[in-house]
Amino acid sequence: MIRADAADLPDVGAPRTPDRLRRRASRLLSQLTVRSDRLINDGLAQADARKWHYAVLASLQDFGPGSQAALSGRTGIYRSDMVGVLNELAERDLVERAPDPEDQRRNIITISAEGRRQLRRLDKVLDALHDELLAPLNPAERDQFVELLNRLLDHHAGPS
Amino acid sequence: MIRADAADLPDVGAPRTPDRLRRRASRLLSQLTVRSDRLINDGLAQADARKWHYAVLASLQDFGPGSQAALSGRTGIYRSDMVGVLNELAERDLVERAPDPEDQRRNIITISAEGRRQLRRLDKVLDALHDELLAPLNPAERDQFVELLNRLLDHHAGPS
DNA sequence: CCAATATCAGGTGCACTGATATAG
DNA sequence: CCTATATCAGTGGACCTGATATTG
Repeated sequence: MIRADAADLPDVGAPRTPDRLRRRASRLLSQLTVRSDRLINDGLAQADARKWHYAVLASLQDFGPGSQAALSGRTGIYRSDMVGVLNELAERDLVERAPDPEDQRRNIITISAEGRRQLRRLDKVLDALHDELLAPLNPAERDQFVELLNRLLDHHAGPS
Repeated sequence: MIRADAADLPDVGAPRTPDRLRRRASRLLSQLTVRSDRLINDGLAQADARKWHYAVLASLQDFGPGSQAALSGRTGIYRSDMVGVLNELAERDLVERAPDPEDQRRNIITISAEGRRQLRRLDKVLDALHDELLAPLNPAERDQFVELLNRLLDHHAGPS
């Protein structure tokens, strides 16, 4: 036990509680997102879906058909990964992939009737999952949490 | 067909704005965490550190020495990954790894003087980075954001 | 015999990069 | 010629699952 000097005392400029790890928003975000992603992925798996499926279907329903590059921009899914997602969605007949007559490079992706049905199902599943995710917060707090997240995201969104 | 083909009309129970992707806390969390992690990782890399380094050093400073399993529990780093992190920290002489005389299975990890210096450096770096991360929020909002995250995390913490 | 520890080897999903062929 | 698009191949780090040897 040779370590009995001032070394064990708290730092001079230390935070009020000694618990650094509970005060760093970045760490809290990472840890919560791990739990959140697991919850959502497990829940969606029960409905034979992934969160990318929902993102694409929701984007098509809310903003209409679009090229794969457009969907990429809307959803945040990389162009390289979009191919696989659309393959999975097309396999299940949830979307249709047709060449754009005006630009032969593009595919126009359209949501199908079955896709709309699936989206409604997934919305219900996600409502329940988010109720679990946000269980400790009352409605006003949930709204504010979402609002804070949106403001932060807007600030950090962009070309990079 | 109970549900006639009002297929193109908005869903009955749809959210007020058509923008589903901006209303799902799980998606906002995922996306924000990607940006946050990148910001933090890049920033810490400038100081020859990773976020795991900070987690371990902070845990040692705030809660004292401990076995690798104990550190695992405190920081959320997996036991299997802890080995590599401690190797990196020991290489830099930021921690010391000594066998526990009372239990030969355990290593007791202790933060070194150099480790404490590095922790102070990293705390400054992280202060600046979080100022950037939380830029759109005023001090009260930042506190509340952290508080909401902590409550959510507490609710979802646990054995698995 | 069973449990905990440190360690190692590997799997999986995801963000991301780079290259290619094709079309504008 | 240069750009955009869809596609493919592959990297890197993070989370997670085992298996093993050692010790309690």
